[in-house]
Amino acid sequence: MNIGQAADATGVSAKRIRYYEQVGLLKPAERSDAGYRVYEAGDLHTLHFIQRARRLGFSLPQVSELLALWHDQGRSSRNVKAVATRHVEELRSKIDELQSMVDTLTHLAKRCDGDDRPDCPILSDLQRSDS
Amino acid sequence: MNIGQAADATGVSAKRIRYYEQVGLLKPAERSDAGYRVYEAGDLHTLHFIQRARRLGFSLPQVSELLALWHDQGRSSRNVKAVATRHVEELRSKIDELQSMVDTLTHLAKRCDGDDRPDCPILSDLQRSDS
DNA sequence: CTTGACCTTCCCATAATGGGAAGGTCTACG
DNA sequence: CGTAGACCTTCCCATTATGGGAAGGTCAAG
Repeated sequence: MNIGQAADATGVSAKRIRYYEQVGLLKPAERSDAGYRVYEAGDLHTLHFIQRARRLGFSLPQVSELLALWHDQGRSSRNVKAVATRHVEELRSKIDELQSMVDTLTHLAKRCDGDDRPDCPILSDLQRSDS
Repeated sequence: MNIGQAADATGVSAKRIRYYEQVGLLKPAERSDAGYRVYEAGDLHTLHFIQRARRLGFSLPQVSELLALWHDQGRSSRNVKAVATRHVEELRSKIDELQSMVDTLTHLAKRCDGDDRPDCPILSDLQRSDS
């Protein structure tokens, strides 16, 4: 199976597959005589795993950790949970940050008439000299 | 006032000030005989504006729009509000995305014992063949 | 005049892709 | 057999907004 077929089968673009190999997330693929990368069922399994982890927002280094744990039969679920928990905390903190932006902006937008006149509390707030 | 003082006064690093000038967010600063950038009170005002807009999550192109509106005495608050509203929608959509990651992960983590045994629903989910 | 704290420009790195060029390969069809 | 078109390869560039750091000029104080 060539890279294009692996891409179609997993939803991971050929570009990404090559990149993952380059940064060490995937072991170098076998090559055909012509130098084409060749993939097996096991490789697709790994690509699916990476794809799902990425969809859950894990960074590539985190995905790398998860892959290592996945392959380690002697792992402790404690370690897996730790990676996930740390990530959830990062996500929550990012959400809080974005939410506070939303709160501020909706507050300001509510006070903005949004008509032809130039007066607007959004701009007034942005030009505030304090803070 | 030199760039370092402007940076101290506004909380915008000298690096960032130069970058903002480079990408056209700030008009090129006046220069001293020695080629040093020289800033006035009005420039600090603009830097403060940019700083606050960035803290609210606006991208540099969006900040650029806001600056243009700010400088435009004949603006309609409608246009300002539109920029803010569009941004809020982007933020909300990002929040939803992150929140659904959090939901999935907390659901999985709750079921993970987090002890010395290797079994873990987090990994089981990631290796799922479907989806 | 020297030292240290400034300033300048220029280049590199970040994260995780996508785009695209130049060139080799494979397959199917006439 | 030859060729077109769909693959594949590697390599380089671009994205976003910022920081780090080098090499070299400037300024103020002692």
